[in-house]
Amino acid sequence: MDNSSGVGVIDKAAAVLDALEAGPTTLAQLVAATGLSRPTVHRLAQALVHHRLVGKDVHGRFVLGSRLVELASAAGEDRLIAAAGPLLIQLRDATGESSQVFRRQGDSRVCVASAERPVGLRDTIPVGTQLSMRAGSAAQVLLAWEDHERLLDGLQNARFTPTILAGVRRRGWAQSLGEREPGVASVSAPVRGPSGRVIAAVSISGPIERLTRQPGRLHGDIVCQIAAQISEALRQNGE
Amino acid sequence: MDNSSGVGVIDKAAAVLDALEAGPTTLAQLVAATGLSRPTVHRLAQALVHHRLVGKDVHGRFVLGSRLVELASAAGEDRLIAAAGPLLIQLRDATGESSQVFRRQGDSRVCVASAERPVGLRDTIPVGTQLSMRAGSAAQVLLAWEDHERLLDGLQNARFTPTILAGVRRRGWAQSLGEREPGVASVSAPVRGPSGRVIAAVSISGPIERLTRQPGRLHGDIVCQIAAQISEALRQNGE
DNA sequence: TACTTCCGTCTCATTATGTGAGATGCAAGT
DNA sequence: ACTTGCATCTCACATAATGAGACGGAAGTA
Repeated sequence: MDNSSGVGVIDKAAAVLDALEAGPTTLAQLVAATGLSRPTVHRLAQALVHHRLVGKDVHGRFVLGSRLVELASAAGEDRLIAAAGPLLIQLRDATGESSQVFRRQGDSRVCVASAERPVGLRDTIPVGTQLSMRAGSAAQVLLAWEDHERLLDGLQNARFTPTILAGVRRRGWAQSLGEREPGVASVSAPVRGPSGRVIAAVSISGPIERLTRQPGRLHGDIVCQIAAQISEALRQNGE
Repeated sequence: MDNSSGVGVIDKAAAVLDALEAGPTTLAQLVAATGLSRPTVHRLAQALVHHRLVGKDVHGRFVLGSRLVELASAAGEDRLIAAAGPLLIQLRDATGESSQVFRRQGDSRVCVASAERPVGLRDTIPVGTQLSMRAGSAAQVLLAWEDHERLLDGLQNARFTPTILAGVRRRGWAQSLGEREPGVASVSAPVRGPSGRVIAAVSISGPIERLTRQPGRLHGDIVCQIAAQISEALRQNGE
C-alpha cells in the first residue's frame, strides 16, 4: 500500500511519531524502527521537540510531546461542536427557544456552541461565556453524574440539593427557574462521550412566561432526544 | 524569538496545526493564518490528511485529525508509566511485595506498570495482563469513585458491595483476600489526574500468609503515599 | 443569464532544503 | 587503558519542496 503523502519530510516525521506511540525510545531505537538514517532521525526528532510534538524523558529518550494533548483536546472540542451545530438549530426550531451546549471547566461551565432564537424575548448566551456551576439546569446535569465526592463538593453553596440531582439522574434531564438569572427558565440533558461518561450538557433557555414553571415537562423529552443524537454522532465518528 | 527548528517543512506543518487549533479552517484561511503560499499549504495539509493528523469536515474544511487523539492518549500513558516506575520500585522495596499500576478498560483492568518482588513466594502480574473489574482491590479503587450509575452497574456480579466501596472512599484504600486468586491478598489506592479524577490504581499483592488477613492495616498508608506521589508528579508535569 | 471573483487543485522550472557518509566527542562496558 | 556504541555535528550534493501561473468550478453580482 502506498504510504507516501507526497511530502517526504512529513512522511518521515509521521513515522517517528508512529514509533514513539509504543513508548519512550532512544535515537538508536528510532533509527531501527523507522529505517531512516541516524542524522535524519536526529534532525527530525529535534525539530519535533522544538514544536513540543515530541519531548525528552529524564533518560534522554524521546517521548510523545504535550502539544499533542493540547491539539487532541482541540480536536475533541471540534468534533463536539461539529456534531452539536445542526442539532442545536433543530432544537431551537422545535422549541422556539435559544439552545446551547455547556462543558465543565473547574468551578465554571462554558458555552461552546449555541443557536439563538432570532426574534422577540430571548435568552442570549454567547459562545465562550463562563457561567457558574452553582446554579442553572446545565450545572445540575454536569454535576449529577460526577463521583460521590466531586458531587458533594459541587453542592457547596449550590442552588440545588442532592435530592434534586437524584431526580435529574432518574428523569435524565434537569430544569431550573430563575437560578442563574431572575425570569429565566431552562432545561438541560447530558451529552455522553464514547465511554458513556457525561462530557457536556445540552440546554434550552428563555423567559419563565413562555417556558412555564414546569419547563421540563414541556421540553424535557426533545432536549433528551437531541442530547442522545449528539452522543450517538460522537460515538459513530470516534474512529 | 527564533521559531525555526532547522527543518522548514516541519516548521510549516506545525504552523498549519497551530492554525487548526482554532477550529475548522478553509484553505484560504490557512493561507492567511500561516503566511505560506497557497500551493504549499495545500500540499502540506493534504500530506497531514494522509497521515490522519488533519481531517476534513463535511464542508471540506480542514480540522485537526483523529490520529492526534490516539497519539495524545499514548502520551498520557507514557507520563503515567514514567511517573510510576521509580515509585513502584520504592513501594516494592518498602513492603517486600510485588507492586503494580492498573487502569480501567471497559469491563477489565489492565496492568500498565509493575515492579516484581525478585525472590521467593510472589504474585506475578506481567504488564499487559487484563484482569476482571469484578474482583480485587484495584477493581474496588477503580470503581469507588465512579458516578452513581456506573458504580451500580460495576457492582453487578462483583465480589464486593456498596458498603465496601463506601469504606474504600472513607479510608482512601481497598484491600482484598483471595478475590482474584485463592491465597493472594492485595491493597490498592487511587492515582488521580490533574483534574482530581481517579485515572489508575496503585497496588501491592502477595500471599495472605505474609500480608495477613488485614493487609490494608499493614500497608494501606504506604500504598496511599506512593499513589499520592504519582498523582502529584502528573500534576506538576502536566504543563 | 452573463460575467466576475474567489477558491481549490495541479504543473513544472527552479533552487533551497534535507540528506547521509563520515567525523567527533563522550559515556558505558570490558 | 582500551574498545564499543551512541548522540551530535558538518558539509558536498542530489533531490525534494517551492511557488508563479494556469485551470476548472462554485459562488456572487449586475
